[in-house]
Amino acid sequence: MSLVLRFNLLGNNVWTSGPVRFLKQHAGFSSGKLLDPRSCEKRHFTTRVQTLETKFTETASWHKTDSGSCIPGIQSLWLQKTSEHDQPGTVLVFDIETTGFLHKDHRIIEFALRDLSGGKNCTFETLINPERNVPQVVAAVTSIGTDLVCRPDIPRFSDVLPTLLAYVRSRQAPGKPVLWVAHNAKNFDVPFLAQEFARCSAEIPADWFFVDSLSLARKLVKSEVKLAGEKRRLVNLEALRERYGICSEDTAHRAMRDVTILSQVIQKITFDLKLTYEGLKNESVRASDCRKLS
DNA sequence: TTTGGGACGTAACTCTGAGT
DNA sequence: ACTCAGAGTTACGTCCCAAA
Repeated sequence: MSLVLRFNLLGNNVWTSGPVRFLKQHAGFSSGKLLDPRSCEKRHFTTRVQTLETKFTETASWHKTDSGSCIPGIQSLWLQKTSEHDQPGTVLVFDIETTGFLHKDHRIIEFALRDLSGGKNCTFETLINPERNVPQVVAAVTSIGTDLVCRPDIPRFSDVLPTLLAYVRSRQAPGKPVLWVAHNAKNFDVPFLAQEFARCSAEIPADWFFVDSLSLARKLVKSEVKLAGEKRRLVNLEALRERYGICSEDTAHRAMRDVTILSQVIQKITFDLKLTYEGLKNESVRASDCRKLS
C-alpha cells in the first residue's frame, strides 16, 4: 500500500498495488525510478489491471466429440485441463476505441483486454492519448472526448506498449501462442494495432494470433438463416448480446464494456460451433494476414 | 444430327453491415 | 464519415437430355 501512496504522490493514478509490482517485475521499472520524481515524466498512468478473481459461469453443459475434447466454451477448456501438456494457449479478448475508422489517419484512444482464463489481474484497460482531437461524432458514440484523453496525464500508445507487452508475457502459457479475439478484428482492430506498433517501430510478436469473432458469428448464423428462410441476420456485438441474453446496463461504447460482452459471446459461439481450442486456433490468422496495412 | 430447354457452375457486379 | 468482407443478384457459358 505504501508503494501505491508514494506512487500516487508522483501523480500516477494506479488503482492497486498490483500494477506497481507488475511494472517493476515485468516492465523493468525499479522502485527508485518509480519513486524518484526526477527520474520519470510527471505523467498520470490510467492503465488499470484488475486484481479481482473473475470467473465465467455461463457455460452450463458439456459436449463430447469423437476427439473427446469438445468444449462448451473456452473457459471450460481451462477448467478441463488436467496436465501441463493439455494446457491450451492464452486467449485474450480485446477491444479498442479510436478517433475514426481509418487506421492510417486515426488513432487508438482506449484499449481493453480480458484474459479468459480469469484469475487475478485478468483484465487490462487504459485510455490512450491520441495527441489529436477526438471528433464529436466519435465522442458521442464512446463518451470519450478530446478533454478526456488529450491530457499530459494520459499515456500515449508508445508509453503503454512496454507495459502491454510485459502484461501479455505474464499471462502467456510457456511455449504456447496467444490468441487475441475481437469483433471485426481482421478489418478494424488488428490493422489499428499493427499501425500503432509500426509507429513505435515495434513488431507484433510472431506467436500472437488473431481470431475474428465476426467471421465466427457469420458462420454460426448462416445455417440458421437458411433454415428460418430469412434473408439476413445481424451479427454485430449488440445483436449477439441480445441473442444470448447477456445483460449490460451501460449503453456507451467503451472498450471494457465491449470486451466483457464479447468474452461471454465468444464462449457461447464456440459452444454453438462446437469449437475446441485447436479449432479456434485454426480460425486464427497472423496480423500480417489481416487487412492490408499500407 | 440438330435444336431447345433445364440444371448447374462461375464470374462480375451490387448491396449490406461491421468496426469508431 | 471509410473500407472491406460476405451475401445476394444477374449474366453468361457449359453440359446433359429429350424430342424432332
